[in-house]
Amino acid sequence: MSRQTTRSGRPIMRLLDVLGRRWALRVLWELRDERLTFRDLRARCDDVSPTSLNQRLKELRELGLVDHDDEGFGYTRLGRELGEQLLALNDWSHKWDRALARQRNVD
Amino acid sequence: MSRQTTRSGRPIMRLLDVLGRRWALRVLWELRDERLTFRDLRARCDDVSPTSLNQRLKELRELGLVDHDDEGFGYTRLGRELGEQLLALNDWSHKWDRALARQRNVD
DNA sequence: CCCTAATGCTACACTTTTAGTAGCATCCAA
DNA sequence: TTGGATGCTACTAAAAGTGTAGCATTAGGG
Repeated sequence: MSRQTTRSGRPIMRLLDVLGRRWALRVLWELRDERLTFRDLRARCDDVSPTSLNQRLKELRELGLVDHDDEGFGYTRLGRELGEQLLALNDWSHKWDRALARQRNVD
Repeated sequence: MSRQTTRSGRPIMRLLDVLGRRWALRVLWELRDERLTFRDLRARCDDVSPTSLNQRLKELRELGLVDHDDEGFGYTRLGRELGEQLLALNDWSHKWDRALARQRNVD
């Protein structure tokens, strides 16, 4: 059990814990449009090591966010809702990026 | 430079990269209500090691999400916007938790 | 001044996690 | 029955994170 693994039952903690592992957010992000095979998903994630990818997928499946069928890996119904929050994050990230650039110009 | 560090300039990638590091999301979460000293923040994060906390804070400051003044660490204006997305995530996490529990009862 | 307490943070030895590469086992169509 | 694609494991090395101690600075009282 990892150091960070929360003892608290609070859902947000469980969520932050798992999403805070390497490649977890990225994996969810890459699944936003379509289901992907293990190998395709790996390619989209800058060729993350299969060890890590497999580990993350296992965790995300245990959390009921991702599942696997003959089309490959993809969102569950719940996972899709989370994916939509990531889309919102994407929108915001552009604003953030511009603000950051502006800020650097001032310095 | 970490393995995951994205070469792409896409803001969402930079964001997912940093937020996907250990304790990053949790730190942002714990700052949602008030500014906290290094030590208080550490205590709220299950006594994360100061090494890690300092590293995360450094990264979050470089991204313009967190800053530090005589009241301690807290959100920047941009950071607050991100914090609000985490609040939305918190709301969702309860629904997710219930759905997961229901699902386990069926199994 | 000196003492105390709180602050942010570093040092360092240790453990856990992740990376990188190779390749296995299974399935399915040709 | 073989060729290609699949999910995934094994293994070693590297990187990140942990845990504990404690340093340097600052602010306030006595």
